[in-house]
Amino acid sequence: MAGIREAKKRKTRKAIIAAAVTLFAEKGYEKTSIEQLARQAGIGKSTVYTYFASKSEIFLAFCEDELEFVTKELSRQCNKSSSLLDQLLTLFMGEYRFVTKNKDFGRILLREMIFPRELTVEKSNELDNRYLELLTSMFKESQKKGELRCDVELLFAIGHFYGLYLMTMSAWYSGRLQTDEDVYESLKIFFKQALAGLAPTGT
Amino acid sequence: MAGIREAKKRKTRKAIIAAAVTLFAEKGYEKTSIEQLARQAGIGKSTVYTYFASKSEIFLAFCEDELEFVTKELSRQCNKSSSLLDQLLTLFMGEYRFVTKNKDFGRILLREMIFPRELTVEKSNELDNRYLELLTSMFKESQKKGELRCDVELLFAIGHFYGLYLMTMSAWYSGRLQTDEDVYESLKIFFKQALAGLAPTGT
DNA sequence: AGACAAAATCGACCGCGGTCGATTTTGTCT
DNA sequence: AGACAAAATCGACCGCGGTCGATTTTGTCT
Repeated sequence: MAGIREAKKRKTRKAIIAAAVTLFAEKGYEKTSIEQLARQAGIGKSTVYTYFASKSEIFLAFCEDELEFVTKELSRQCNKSSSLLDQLLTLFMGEYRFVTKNKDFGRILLREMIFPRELTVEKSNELDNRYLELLTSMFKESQKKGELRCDVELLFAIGHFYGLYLMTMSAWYSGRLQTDEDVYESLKIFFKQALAGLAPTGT
Repeated sequence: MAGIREAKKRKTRKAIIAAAVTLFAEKGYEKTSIEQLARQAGIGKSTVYTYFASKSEIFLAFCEDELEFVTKELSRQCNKSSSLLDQLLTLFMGEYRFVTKNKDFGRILLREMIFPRELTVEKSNELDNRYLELLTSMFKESQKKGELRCDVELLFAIGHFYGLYLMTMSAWYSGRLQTDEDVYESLKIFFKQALAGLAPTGT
């Protein structure tokens, strides 16, 4: 009869995440208590901790589903035939729109993903890696097309653009950028700089 | 007799920050309770909230002193005559060492500074601006020396490098970079890429 | 079927960040 | 000096994330 328990566990886990989807959307992450989450999932509060070590772990599990969907959607949107710059702009603008659809949600996600605690490092890296795959294939194509130097390590090229995206997100959260237009322009300037280089030409 | 109250307020405020300096260093931010902070400062717990709106505000006030010192120290270390690359490496390595001297401390600082909440946006921008001044003068010099394109907006040039620094910090917090050496090499690669550009030369 | 260990469940509880309202202190005005 | 409003202070309290230990459920082995 092995596997029965496993199945039930998976079901309860799903129930908690489903409760999270409902309640986080309804009242936000911070205002949803573990108690409410548990009640919605039909279990006791402390049972939740058999499945997740902390509230933020529930948050990341919740994000996993959402991110998976978004990533797929975005990779679909990125027209393989357009320029690297355009592809990157499409990708990161999509990411930005998703992340900031709800300001608080995005902040928590970014904080946990970019500066994870020991508790969440593992989960956060897992989510990162999905992203990396997508970008790696995009960048390899660009190298073939001659839009990107071939003598740069792919990881550092990807990291470069991702860093610029982070800077832009930070500027948005600090209020230095306000509209979607601002964000788009900022990304565009940064990405162009990255491609062209900041040193004077011929140096 | 005006000003008496003001003076006392300033004194109490100082006392709270002093308590923070002691206790945060002793047991870390998260493990220091407001109650302890208050007792150390010789006031009641709820009185703390006359001076600071939240625990993280105390944290940022605490950082202000520290950061001021570090920033000055760093600007002193950056030899004006060395190359932009070297200056940036010195500056950001110093920043990195300061921020990660205590891992938890650094994480909280970065989270609040890079993705601030409405509560802390103002303070966070204030601290940012100090930094910006320092970098602005450094970059202007570099433009004069012909190390940096003159047709880029200074803010975007600074943001560019800062973004790469952020990416590196994120990689450190994710465990992708481990030693000081790793961090140094990562920054160097990123900064060189930024200067040289990622597009093939002659495009 | 019954014994037994391992895992799951949950009520009671802890400590903390933060709030509220009653009380005290302070500066000003007559 | 005394009245008075504004600001400061603080004890009591709230709700939450998380823990602990006693109890129940589950799968396995004889």
